[in-house]
Amino acid sequence: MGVIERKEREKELRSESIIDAAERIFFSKGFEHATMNDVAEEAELSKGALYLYFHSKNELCMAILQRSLHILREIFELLLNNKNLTGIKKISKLSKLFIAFSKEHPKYYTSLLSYREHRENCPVTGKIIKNTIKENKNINKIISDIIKMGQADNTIKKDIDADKLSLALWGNFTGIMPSSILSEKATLNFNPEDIIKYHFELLINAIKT
Amino acid sequence: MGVIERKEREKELRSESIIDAAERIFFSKGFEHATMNDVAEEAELSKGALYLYFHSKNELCMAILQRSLHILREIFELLLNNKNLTGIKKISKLSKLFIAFSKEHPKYYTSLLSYREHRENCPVTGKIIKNTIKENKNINKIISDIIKMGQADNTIKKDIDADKLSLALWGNFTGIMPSSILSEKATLNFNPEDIIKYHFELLINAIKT
DNA sequence: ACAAAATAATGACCTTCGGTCAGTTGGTGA
DNA sequence: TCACCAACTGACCGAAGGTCATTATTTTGT
Repeated sequence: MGVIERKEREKELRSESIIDAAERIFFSKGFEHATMNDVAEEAELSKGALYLYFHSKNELCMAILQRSLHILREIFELLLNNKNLTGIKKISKLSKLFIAFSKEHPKYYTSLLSYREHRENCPVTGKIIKNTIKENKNINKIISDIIKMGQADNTIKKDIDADKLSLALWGNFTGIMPSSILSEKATLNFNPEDIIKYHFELLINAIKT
Repeated sequence: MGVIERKEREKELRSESIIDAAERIFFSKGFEHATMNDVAEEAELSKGALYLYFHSKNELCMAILQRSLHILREIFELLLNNKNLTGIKKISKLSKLFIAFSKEHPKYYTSLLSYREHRENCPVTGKIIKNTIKENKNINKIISDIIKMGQADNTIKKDIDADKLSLALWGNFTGIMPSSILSEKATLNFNPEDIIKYHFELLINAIKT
């Protein structure tokens, strides 16, 4: 009598396929201009059905955002577990991974930037929010662990505060890049990559032994 | 026959008073939940009249955002013109000013964070957008100038790229802070201030002579 | 095998809100 | 006094997020 289990699996699949559809719609039309009807049509469901799986348009967005964080976490985990690099080299590599992610998954990356916008309009309870927060935690933990590894292998100064630095690096990713993109055409002829690379270089000089 | 001039002044005043009203409404209800009718009522005008002064709700938001940037620019200008501090001390002071601003004008600060959100839904032409971009430029210019002054007075390394560093610092302001606020309750017991201070300390170590 | 119960899904409908525009008001200048 | 014009009004429109009574489908008990 695996009926319940099967139904649960199917429900999960439905849910994922709705997120798939939402991604296609949101990423092509933009969140503002995409409608729930669009998503419903793309998911081959009625609009009402969407609301059996997600409480609101914003929550659906958070589900996509969660995927972004998940992808990033996996990338960073690989880096963390890489045995061939010293701690400081890993931090250096981190900036390249940031940039690579934003290039390979520009839409996922952009979704990260609207965290606040959607988060504010979601109920605090709920699996999606909790998972998103968890992924966020995980990422900070990984970066922090990398720094600590650097301190263990003596490539990063012992007096560096790993947790604070990890938050700072993560903050840069969602701050420098977009802020550079913003002024990109308007002000200077630097691209965001240069800025983030440069910033990492400076920080690396400050923390290396 | 100063009628035309007077009318122009009055129009300008009206426009400002609409922004005043919008601030009160948006800041108290939040942008999403505030309606143009709310703003119209607060401004003691009809909804239609608002659209004689601003093309859209988003543009009205950009007008508020412009005020935020203006305030910040004035703060930074004071710092730039301070004759009693060396360049490197000014950079150090900059982080304190960032934090002070976000504390004294939390709503203005928050408005900065939704730049992208509103910008994307505004026509590229128009005085407001142009002014906003200009303020943005100005701020980056000021920070960059401060760094150059530090290089002139030999408190900052000559090989530092002032323009890149300026963008990095500015990006941190709109990246680290909110990202820290985000995870504030969820993950760690650091407050955003600590993170931004710490980050500045590291950078200052990397750039000072 | 069949009906009752439970679950999934539908789509017409509701409400709200950004934005419009034909019409009104009131100051201006001749 | 009156024609004119800019400022302003507010009823109205269309779009879109969200709801819910109804229908369809699957499961369960006998």
